[in-house]
Amino acid sequence: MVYAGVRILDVPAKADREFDYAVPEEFAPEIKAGSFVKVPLRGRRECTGLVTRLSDRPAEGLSPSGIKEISGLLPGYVSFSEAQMKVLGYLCSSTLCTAGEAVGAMIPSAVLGGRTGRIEKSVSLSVPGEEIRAMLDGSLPVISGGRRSRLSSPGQREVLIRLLEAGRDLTFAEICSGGVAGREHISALERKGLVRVSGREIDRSLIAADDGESGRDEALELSEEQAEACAELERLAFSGKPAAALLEGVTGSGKTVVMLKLIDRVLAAGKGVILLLPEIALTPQTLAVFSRRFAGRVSLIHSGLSDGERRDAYIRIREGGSSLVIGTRSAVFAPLPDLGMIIIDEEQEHTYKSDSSPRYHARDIARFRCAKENAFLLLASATPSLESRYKAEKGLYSLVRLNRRYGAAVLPEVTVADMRREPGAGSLNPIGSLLASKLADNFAAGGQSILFLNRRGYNNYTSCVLCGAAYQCPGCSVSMTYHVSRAGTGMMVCHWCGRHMPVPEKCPSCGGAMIRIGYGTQKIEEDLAKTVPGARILRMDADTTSAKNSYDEMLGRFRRHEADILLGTQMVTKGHDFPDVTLVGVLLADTSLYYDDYRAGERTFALLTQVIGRAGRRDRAGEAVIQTNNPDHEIIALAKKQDYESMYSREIKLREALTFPPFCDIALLTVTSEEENKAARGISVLNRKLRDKLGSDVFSHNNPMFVFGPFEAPVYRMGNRYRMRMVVKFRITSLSRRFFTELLAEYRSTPGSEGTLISVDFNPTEL
DNA sequence: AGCACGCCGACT
DNA sequence: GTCGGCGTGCTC
Repeated sequence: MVYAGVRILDVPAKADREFDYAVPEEFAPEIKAGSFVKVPLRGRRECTGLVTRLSDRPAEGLSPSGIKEISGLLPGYVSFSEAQMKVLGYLCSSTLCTAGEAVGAMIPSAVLGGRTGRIEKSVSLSVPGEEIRAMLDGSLPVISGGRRSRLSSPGQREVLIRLLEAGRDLTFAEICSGGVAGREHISALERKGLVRVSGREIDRSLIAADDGESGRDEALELSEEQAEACAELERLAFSGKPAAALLEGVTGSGKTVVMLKLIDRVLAAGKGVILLLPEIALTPQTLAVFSRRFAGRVSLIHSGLSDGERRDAYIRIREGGSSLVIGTRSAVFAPLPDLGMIIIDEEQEHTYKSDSSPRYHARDIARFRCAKENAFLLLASATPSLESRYKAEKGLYSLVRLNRRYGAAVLPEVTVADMRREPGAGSLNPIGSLLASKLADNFAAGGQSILFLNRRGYNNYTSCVLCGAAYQCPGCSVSMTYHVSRAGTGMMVCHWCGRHMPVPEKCPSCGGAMIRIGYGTQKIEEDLAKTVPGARILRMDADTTSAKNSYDEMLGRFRRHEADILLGTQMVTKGHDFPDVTLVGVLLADTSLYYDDYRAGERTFALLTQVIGRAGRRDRAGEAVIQTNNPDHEIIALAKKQDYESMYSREIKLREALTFPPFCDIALLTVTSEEENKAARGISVLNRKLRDKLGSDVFSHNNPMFVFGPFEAPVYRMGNRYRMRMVVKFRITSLSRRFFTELLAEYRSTPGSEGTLISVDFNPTEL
């Protein structure tokens, strides 16, 4: 008899361990380590499990009568390869997630769900949202078959309203449930050209060969510097052993050309390539570059795919049907049978870190995969993360630089505008006089402008009217955040060590008045209309771009110069080449400078670099205006000069002095409960356990840990749960991982933890 | 997480 | 005498 060790996928952490099952003769030929199986568990009839090992006898101490049989295989005999099993193990141990959570991240649910190839039909708007709204209120006629009409059918109106409200594609079922709309109304709208129905016949995950140009192998022209970089990277990629490199190239130096060339070479060698991009960079314009060159071999993986499309892409990739995978974070798990290279573009982007369990970083998974699968890891950025740049300095990555801007491209002229000198200082006026006059001039001259507002502009921080400095935690040198306690009094709180301070009335360094700062896009748009009368303003933020297509559509309109000013959050800074943009403005650089994070300086630098790079990419010199209350802040000055190296050495010294990554690792422990008193009891149980364990564990003798907290999470109540936290600074090693694994297990089985959930996030990107 | 087992109060 | 409340604890 053969026995199988099985991890059950749909159980909580407490039951996440290996269970032994007998393998019936009939399944024996199909079952190996990596097979997905159906098993009975306790009273439950069928659970999905993953076979982790086979043996000829059951685990010791188990009575043979207590062993149940595997009851079936999943349709299609889905299984994980050896390489995938290694990734699974790594994912579980490095993020302390369950096998079920790890599998959930690695494979589309529809693959295990065993659905047959049918894809649900989904409906999307094929006309901009504003036009639909106008048609609904009767101010715009509907033109179909040459005849003008109004939207009178209640069923059709409901279809459109639901699509507008959802702001995304909807399935037939979602549109038709509980209303008057039926599928006949959808078909009628499709005939009128107002909606598009996509179904099984359309497979968007494979980039279609677009027009006659596709697959054409245009010769890539490389500058001398690019050719040298490429040769060096090729040498590493084909060295026959795992390698990793950091490609650091200033904006406009032509990183993309180098990457294309490298992809060419690896594909030509018969190996697969994964290219990771941040979600906001995954635009038609970016993708066109790749689809033209590699059409027919590319799979695209992004958040907009339906379950069926995800499943199709996974299976095609696994069967060798596409050799280049382009996608966001989760694409790092793409099951290419013969992986040759993983490229992570804009590697400093924090979207590569998952913020729900499993809380993995795509960079770590990529490094692991490349090491195990003998592939080449390439991290690329104009402004690498300090962590990666530090690893390069220590020789863990080869550092390859592109220093020269390509062609005739020139850096824009950057001006720092001191907002403290504005009338009504305290920055209640989002657009200062210098920027206002430049905007008006640029509009008059027929040029386009981009205004960038940090998403964190909505956040409050406390800053001095006179010197612009924000109030910082004395221990962490991180901005403290204003917080109203339950007693109703305002406090300043540090989100990293939990320290509370009274709200300062005067600036500690210069005695000026302290005020809270922050404003939204609404106010800015109003101001802008007054400042530049007649200019067509396009606002792009979470409110106006919820509909999936409208993001691309807005960018397209701006590119065609159908608007003069683009106002938006971070999404305006990525990967778009607008030839007519000659002025770029950053509304309040300080919001990111004084964000409550030790990476604030680094992030501000990266952000400003990107924004500045938007102006004058071609032969024309552009202009950039950075508005700030801190014109003398070193980070702002360095961003103005585009001096990454100085920023790096400044920040890395700070990190070392204050013990922050890469000089330590951070574990964020969170205990949550629906009941406030249970969360409070839970965190005190955790606190005691943690400190006891530190006192007794052999581990702590040669690897010090610093414990902060407990304290309330910045958003204390979220999703109906109360959240308490502790922060630990330590060093990640296999021993310290085990320390946390044990800590969690002990916590969960300690009285007082009932009704709570605990989670760990190693090196979190946000709080 | 489920689901069974188990140990106490209101009913036929 | 038993139906069912949900408090514990285990799952190969």
